[in-house]
Amino acid sequence: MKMDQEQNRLDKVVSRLKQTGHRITPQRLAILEALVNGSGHPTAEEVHRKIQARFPTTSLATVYKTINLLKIEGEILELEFGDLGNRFDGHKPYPHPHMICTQCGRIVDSDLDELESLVQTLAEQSGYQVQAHRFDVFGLCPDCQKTK
Amino acid sequence: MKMDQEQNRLDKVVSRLKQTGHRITPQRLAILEALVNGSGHPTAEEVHRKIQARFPTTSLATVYKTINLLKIEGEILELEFGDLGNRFDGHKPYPHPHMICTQCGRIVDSDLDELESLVQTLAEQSGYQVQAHRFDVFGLCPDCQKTK
DNA sequence: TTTGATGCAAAGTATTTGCAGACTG
DNA sequence: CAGTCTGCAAATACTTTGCATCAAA
Repeated sequence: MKMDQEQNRLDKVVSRLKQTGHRITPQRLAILEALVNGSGHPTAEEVHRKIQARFPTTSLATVYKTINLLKIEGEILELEFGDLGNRFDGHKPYPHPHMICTQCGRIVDSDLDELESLVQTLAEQSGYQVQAHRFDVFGLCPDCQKTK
Repeated sequence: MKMDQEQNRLDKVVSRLKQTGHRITPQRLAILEALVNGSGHPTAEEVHRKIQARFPTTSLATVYKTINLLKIEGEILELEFGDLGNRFDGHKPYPHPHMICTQCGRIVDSDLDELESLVQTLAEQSGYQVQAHRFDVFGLCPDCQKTK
């Protein structure tokens, strides 16, 4: 089930952090859970709010520091949006398309095999040696289409 | 030739602005040229620097205001990068892939017909009503591969 | 016990806003 | 001539940094 997968991923990240000489503090664990659990793509602010109940003294600076650590370790993706604020994807730390609702801000993860071959084509066309990519699609989610 | 195309595009944007009740000041024209001419994808800062020679008193605030106006009118694209700073594409104001060199910051515009059908697939898959999209590919440009 | 991590406050960055005066149409 | 635009400075929002203290391993 879903919970197992999440737990699995959590464990993986934790052991990766230990391996690379980082400490697992209760705050870090809470931040990590906030990023991995559920299907959300929270802002730094939202992560901070989520863990307030359990760790009321945790500062936003610590959240940012932990997020940066996870970015460097390649365990989360940063999604940079001008308006909706920067968000983080702790679910699948490899490039994949995001569907962003311009009305409610909801973000859905996608997968699409064709994307890689398309990137490959671009690489050949341009001569670039590709390291990463980002594909964001903006529009109205099904719910917001009804509301309109 | 290239210059004609640029002039063409410049004229088009100018008349569009006039039509929508905006005024063409010398500063705006200079900012517009800085965005349309050449193949660059400048930051707001760079645009400001470019026009300093001709209009030494132009403020960065005016550059930002003009850029925002052009964004609203749909005449330029904003490319949001965390590190390289936000950049603007005044060449093709419709979504297209960008190849970004992670070493020298160079950005190359691409075109790829397959992209639209891929977006279409995602739209069907997710139920989203697509309004726009963004596709950025990061890597080493041919020059920087040699240097390495 | 030994670092690395936390949390506060202060410092940066990038962008936006308010407003008086200047200029386009 | 009216209303928009400019440019200055101040405000804002977001993120990073310095440092003394704390705690994981």
